[in-house]
Amino acid sequence: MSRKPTALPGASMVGPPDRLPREDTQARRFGATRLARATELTEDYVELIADLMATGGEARTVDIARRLGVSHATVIKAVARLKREALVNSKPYRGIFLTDSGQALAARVRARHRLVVAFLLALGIPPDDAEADAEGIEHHVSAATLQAFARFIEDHKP
Amino acid sequence: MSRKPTALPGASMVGPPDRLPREDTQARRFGATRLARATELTEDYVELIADLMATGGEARTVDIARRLGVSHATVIKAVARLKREALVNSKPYRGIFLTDSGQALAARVRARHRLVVAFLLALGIPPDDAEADAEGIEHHVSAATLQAFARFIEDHKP
DNA sequence: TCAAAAGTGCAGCCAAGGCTATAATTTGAT
DNA sequence: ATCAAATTATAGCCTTGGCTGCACTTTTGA
Ligand SMILES: [Mn+2]
Ligand SMILES: [Mn+2]
Ligand SMILES: [Mn+2]
Ligand SMILES: [Mn+2]
Repeated sequence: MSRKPTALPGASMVGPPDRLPREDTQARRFGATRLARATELTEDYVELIADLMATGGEARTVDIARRLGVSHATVIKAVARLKREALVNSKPYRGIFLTDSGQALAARVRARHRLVVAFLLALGIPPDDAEADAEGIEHHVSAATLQAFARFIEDHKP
Repeated sequence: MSRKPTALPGASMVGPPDRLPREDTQARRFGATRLARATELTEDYVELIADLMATGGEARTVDIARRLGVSHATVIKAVARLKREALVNSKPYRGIFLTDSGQALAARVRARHRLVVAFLLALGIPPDDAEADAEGIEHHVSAATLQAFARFIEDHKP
């Protein structure tokens, strides 16, 4: 008598879905993702500015540009937006500084970034992939997911 | 004699970094994330179109709009871009259809989406959070990370 | 010291992804 | 068969996030 064979890895991942989520549920999810996407840049900027200030004492336009891999003009425009949003200060030809709320945001974003990286590393992902993926994933993790990541790390301490 | 107390959860996640990645390394990572961000919409559209066709027989503009939570005009413009990229066909006032390469992309994206959701569920994340987060995370997982996700799922089969 | 190099700022361009408003076509119910 | 509702299309507007080119400061080193 033959046992039913164990499903192959990924067997449930192929073929059409038999049922879609409710329209409004799906719209809510996509909307949340759009919102997160809209704040990614802001988060990356304040995090990077905080890191540059912490390690080098100051955050200069060219440094930000080189680390992000964009032109300096792009950085200047982005910084203007951050200024409008009261996350940074800057005077012409001087460095860029975080406001109090900018520092607060940077602290939250930095902690989240590290948690995501630590989680991916704990999962056994090679460090460079972990760092690269975390740079995108970090902007799309809910509180519940962050908590699960933290728990996993705790449970897999050496 | 007092033992060194175990680090509190998240203890390594606070405070400034003592060292930053090399400039070019960080630029490469941010660049990869930018690239992924640029293709998110494309991926979500073809996945959704495939799902609509699979369950309802056709993908109409209004259905896509309602499920994404955007205006129908936004969908029409996005579909024009997908057409330019040869991922879909459509004739005026008729439905939207995937080309062969559109179907191939949809299949890959769908499988990846399900794998990410399955992973988050296996981690113990509540289903609605898992689905919502996956909608963003799915676009930022490298092959190495996907593999690690699949392995985790395998190791945590019921 | 003072010119070259580096850094910063600004203008203008583009594509993407949103929106609203209006027009055109198709569909469906009497 | 008709006409109202639904759907699809188009036009025009906005913001963001890229870019290049050019001008202006600041820094640096010979
Ligand atoms: Mn990031
Ligand atoms: Mn980050
Ligand atoms: Mn998605
Ligand atoms: Mn998806």
